[in-house]
Amino acid sequence: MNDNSGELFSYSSSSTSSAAATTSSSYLSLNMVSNNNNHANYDHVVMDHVSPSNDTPSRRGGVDTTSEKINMRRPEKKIKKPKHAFQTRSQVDILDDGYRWRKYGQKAVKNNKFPRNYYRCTHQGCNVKKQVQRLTNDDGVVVTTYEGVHTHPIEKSTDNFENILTQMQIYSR
DNA sequence: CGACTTTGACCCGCGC
DNA sequence: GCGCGGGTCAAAGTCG
Repeated sequence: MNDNSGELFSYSSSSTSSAAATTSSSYLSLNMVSNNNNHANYDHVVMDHVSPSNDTPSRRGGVDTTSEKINMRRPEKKIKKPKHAFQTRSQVDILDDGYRWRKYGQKAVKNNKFPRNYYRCTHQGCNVKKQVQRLTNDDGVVVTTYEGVHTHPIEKSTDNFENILTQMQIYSR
């Protein structure tokens, strides 16, 4: 199974790999097509596999107000989940990738004027997380970081981002 | 009524 | 050892 420890997939910006090139191309096309209602002005997409240092400290920032102890913050081993950052040029922060996300937090980043939004997949058993952040330099660029892999079919019939994600998963195997 | 967003508080890791 | 920054949770509120 996902035995990809570290890099999930290598994305060559040199466009040497036909697979990578195809993927990015499809992504652009799909986005434009699927977002025909909202501005959808995606201009550029940059895929970047984020550092192997993804660790998931497993520290539940749980607000155990009343609990005096409860130090059982997931003694499990560091489950290194694959983290992928997508840089998309769009006017909207929320990209419709077909999955249903629930916002669970918002934090202001020091180096950015715009706050960072944290989303989590609402599907049961699917702990895929994603964080969206807008660049302070270019307010038209949105960086979406995905953490984890969806293990369930998509809800919406949109074949946009989901396609790419699926392909990525396939390539990573 | 259900699902989702908002917002403040809490916790942890790391740097100094 | 302390402080900062980042990440998460939970209660209340909002919307369809």
